Amino acid sequence: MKAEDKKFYEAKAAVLKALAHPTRLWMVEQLETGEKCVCEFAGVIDADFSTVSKHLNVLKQAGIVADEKRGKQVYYSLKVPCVLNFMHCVEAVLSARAMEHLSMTGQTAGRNSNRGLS
Amino acid sequence: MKAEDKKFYEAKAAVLKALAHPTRLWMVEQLETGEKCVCEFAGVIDADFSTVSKHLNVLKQAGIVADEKRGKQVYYSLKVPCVLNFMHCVEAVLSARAMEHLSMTGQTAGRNSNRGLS
DNA sequence: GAAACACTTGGCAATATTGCCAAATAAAAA
DNA sequence: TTTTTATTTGGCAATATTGCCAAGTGTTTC
Repeated sequence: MKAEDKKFYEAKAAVLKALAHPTRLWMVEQLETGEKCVCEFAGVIDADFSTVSKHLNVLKQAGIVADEKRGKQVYYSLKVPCVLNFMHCVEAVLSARAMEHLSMTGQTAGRNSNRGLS
Repeated sequence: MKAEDKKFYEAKAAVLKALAHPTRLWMVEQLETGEKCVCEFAGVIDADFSTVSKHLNVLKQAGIVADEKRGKQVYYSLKVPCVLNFMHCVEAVLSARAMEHLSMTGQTAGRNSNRGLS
């Protein structure tokens, strides 16, 4: 593998890594309906304000969200909405896994329950 | 947030985390054209055999790939091909970032160069 | 059966991530 | 101007990830 390709895979992995945290994943999904300020996130989850801010910064550094200060507040918005699309695929991975687990434990999930996972 | 929702976000983040490594990302893309044995991966990248094996195990645990032993070799295959689709979106994030960097340094990437990133 | 092959597993040190606290900054309100 | 509100930053300990080496497992080949 060429050094150039390696850089490319590292860059792509960095974007995925930014998304690969439950809190950040939740944040990204919250942004689907529009921009939110830090306080709106902090109000819902029980984490320190600074923790919320740092998570948002990780998403910002990865290029996934944008921030804009207006008055006292900083509003974050989804910069690349397509990230929401692949959540469906991630959920498909979970479904496939769940299905497998059912069959291993001798249970059934019903006929044709395996559709649409690819 | 309910405990149930929290579990769901944790599960989804775990799948993304499995993908969030340059070597594993590369492996997943290699599997696009069909199954490969561990030796085929090990032959290309310069990492220990055990390292390759462990990366593949991470993907397997996440439910992204399946393994099958045939003779002396173990073949890995993509279980949920849709993971390949969202690479395009990840690349879009990188493009958007690159574009921004160009404009910040006073360069230009040409007219309409910002198309198709969402 | 012994040796070779294709992996997997255990152990471990180096490194990175996470989340809390306390302190710093920045804007608006008093 | 002082205070309050909203957020970021620095520091740090707990935890997780990574990748190498050495040793183990299962399967062919000799």
